[in-house]
Amino acid sequence: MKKALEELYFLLSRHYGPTHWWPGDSPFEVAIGAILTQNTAWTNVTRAIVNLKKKRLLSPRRMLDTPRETLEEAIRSSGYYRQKAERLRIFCAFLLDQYGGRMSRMAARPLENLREALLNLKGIGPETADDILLYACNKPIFVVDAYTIRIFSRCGLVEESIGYKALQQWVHGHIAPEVQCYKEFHGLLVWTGKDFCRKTPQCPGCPLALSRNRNAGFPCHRSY
DNA sequence: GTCCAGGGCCTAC
DNA sequence: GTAGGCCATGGA
Repeated sequence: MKKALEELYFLLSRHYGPTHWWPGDSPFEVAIGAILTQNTAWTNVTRAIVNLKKKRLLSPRRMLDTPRETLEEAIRSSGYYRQKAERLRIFCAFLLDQYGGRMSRMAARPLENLREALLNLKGIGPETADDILLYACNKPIFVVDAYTIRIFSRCGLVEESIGYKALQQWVHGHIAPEVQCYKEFHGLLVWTGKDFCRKTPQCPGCPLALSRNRNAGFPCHRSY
């Protein structure tokens, strides 16, 4: 199974090259993007981040000081804007209160300890916490998302019903905890998911479909 | 017009 | 503990 996972990584990286995922000019921006992208297409998130920058709201202090309605309006394009505005402010309050608003100080905390703290914040669940840990704090933790489950299960690697924690532990058991590797692998899965593996099947050209000729032979479209 | 998107919370059972 | 409803915009 370890071999199959390595093969999948190889096929995707050969197809796409380096993804340099996650986009963002700073660890704080990455964390904000992680909250804004909850159940939302990335294109809508990009607009919200551009707006935040235009309005000079992309700092923990400014997000808390500005009127709630102003923040909501700035992130409107990302959907669920009332909920997300509240979630952003909860995260900013935590960052300011515990670490003086410094992501680097937050990142200095041990992985499991910090993960627990993030999960205790309202509006931050496992995926958002792990996005922040891996991409904003450079902690070696693999991010599971809808694409990961869809692709891995369609490749016959895991059951679709596998839970978040179980899939994460499964990957941790097969791939050494290396930050850059986890970042790239997740980025490749996101790109593959966007291009080929939405609920509506878009098989032609999928790099995993080509793998039928290789040893791993992923039947990645078996459930279509 | 309809469907869908990289989640997470809350409620009911 | 888990299934289902809800939150909302914008692109295909």
